Amino acid sequence: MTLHLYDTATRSERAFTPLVAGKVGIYLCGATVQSSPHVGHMRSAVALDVLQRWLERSGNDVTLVRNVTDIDDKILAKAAENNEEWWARALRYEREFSHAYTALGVKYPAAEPRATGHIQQMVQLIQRIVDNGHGYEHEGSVYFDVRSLPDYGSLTNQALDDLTPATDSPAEHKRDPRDFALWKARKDSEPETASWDSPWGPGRPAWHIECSAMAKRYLGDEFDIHGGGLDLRFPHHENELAQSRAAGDRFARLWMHSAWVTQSGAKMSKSLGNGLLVSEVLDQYHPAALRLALAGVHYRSMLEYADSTLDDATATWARLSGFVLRASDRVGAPTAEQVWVAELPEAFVTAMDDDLSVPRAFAHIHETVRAGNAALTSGDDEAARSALLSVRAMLDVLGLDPASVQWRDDSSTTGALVALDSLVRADIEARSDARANKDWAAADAIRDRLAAANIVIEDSADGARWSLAADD
RNA sequence: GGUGGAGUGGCCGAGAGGCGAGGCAGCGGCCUGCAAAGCCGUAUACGUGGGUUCGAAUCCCAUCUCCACCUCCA
Repeated sequence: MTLHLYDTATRSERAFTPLVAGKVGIYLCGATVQSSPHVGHMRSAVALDVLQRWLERSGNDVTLVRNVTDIDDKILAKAAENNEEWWARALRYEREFSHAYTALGVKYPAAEPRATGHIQQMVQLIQRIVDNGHGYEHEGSVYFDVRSLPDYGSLTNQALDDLTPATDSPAEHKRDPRDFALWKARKDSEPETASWDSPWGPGRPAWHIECSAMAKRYLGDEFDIHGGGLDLRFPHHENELAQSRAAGDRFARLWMHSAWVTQSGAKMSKSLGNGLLVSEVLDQYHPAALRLALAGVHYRSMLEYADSTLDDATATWARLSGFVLRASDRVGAPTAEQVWVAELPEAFVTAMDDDLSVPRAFAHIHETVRAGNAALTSGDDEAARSALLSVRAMLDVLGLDPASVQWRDDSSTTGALVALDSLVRADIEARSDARANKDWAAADAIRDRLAAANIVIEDSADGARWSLAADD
């Protein structure tokens, strides 16, 4: 079976074939950098990151472009509210998003274009739309003429007349109330730094146009996949598609949308103010646990975020990384190269090829971990080695290989940990002697004392090992 | 009103006509001096009412509830 992906435009799963064999161009709508990233924001990034890793693992060269929208109504409004420069605010939150992506092991995109760096491309695109008869100017602003494009609404199956007309903006100068802005004439209330020259006078780009312009610049007139959160389907993606088609571009061949993170069934949202900040979550939990929680649910299913969600993910992470650690100690750690070329179990491949069915893929990972643990117990090193390689290869596809550079615990090589290790080892030896003498009281006293210092002792046939207790 | 989704065991979550995915929690056991970790076993689950079928969580009809988008949102 080859990779099949669900396409929002056709509302069905389709076999995925890149425009150019072996090369995949992906555009992902990134952040509008107006405030701090919350858990929900990370979901589409992690979902597309898994897609990228799976495509690469399947032999493709992936070019993923994830934009930063650093100029829009909200950024200007919030900056004004807080008496700060809009561009300073935008950069501050752009950095927070970058940190969050990095913390979760999301690969760097090939390009991360900012809207403000592409005003020229947007102006050119708007000009083409106007020239083609799909846009019109009114007092320095330019609007998109939705009636002029027969298949407007095709992405989300909307009939123009059924849409509730927007009530938030004056419609008298629009040909149709659903017409949307391409270019906004400068307002005196807005800072001069948020204004650029254009054929229609000074102003700034409206929302939607930046993605059309930047996708074209980096990925061409036609590209493979466009992704984003579910809420972007309409109007954002519908309008992007309309703009690009109106300008004569073919645009995206397949549309992927990731679902919400919800709390008590309701969408996590900036405007609702119920967003769990990434920084808050990472204060309490290992970033791999957060990634695991986000990636572990199918990307098109709602992910209900409850108190137990991260606790569960933490336990799962401990189980996975614990196995990798124990197995590596016993049979040696495969190299990154060996992990990369290892053959993946068929059940795993089938699941991933079926619209990235990560939950099914995970079921197979757990089964392999169980087999690996059993092999460690029974002393079957060959089976343990095979399970270790397989588990790491599968987890690597999900960006969750515990022994990868991203997640490997290198702290044991720091001075403090080396010092601690020698102290704990002395205790472990003392306890071992006590146990040999059946002096259980002394042995337990040592273990209890270490436990009080958050150090966990685990006995095994190979001797005792210690670790710091997991954060929770 | 239009459009797109969802209702699965204590919880999280797959599946989509016939061997009860997987995880967490629980219970029983193995291992252990005791633990921890690990392993084995363990559940009259599929919103409701009808229907089709030898057989339905999966198909059909009806119905209830919830969510999202149509205003900014990943």
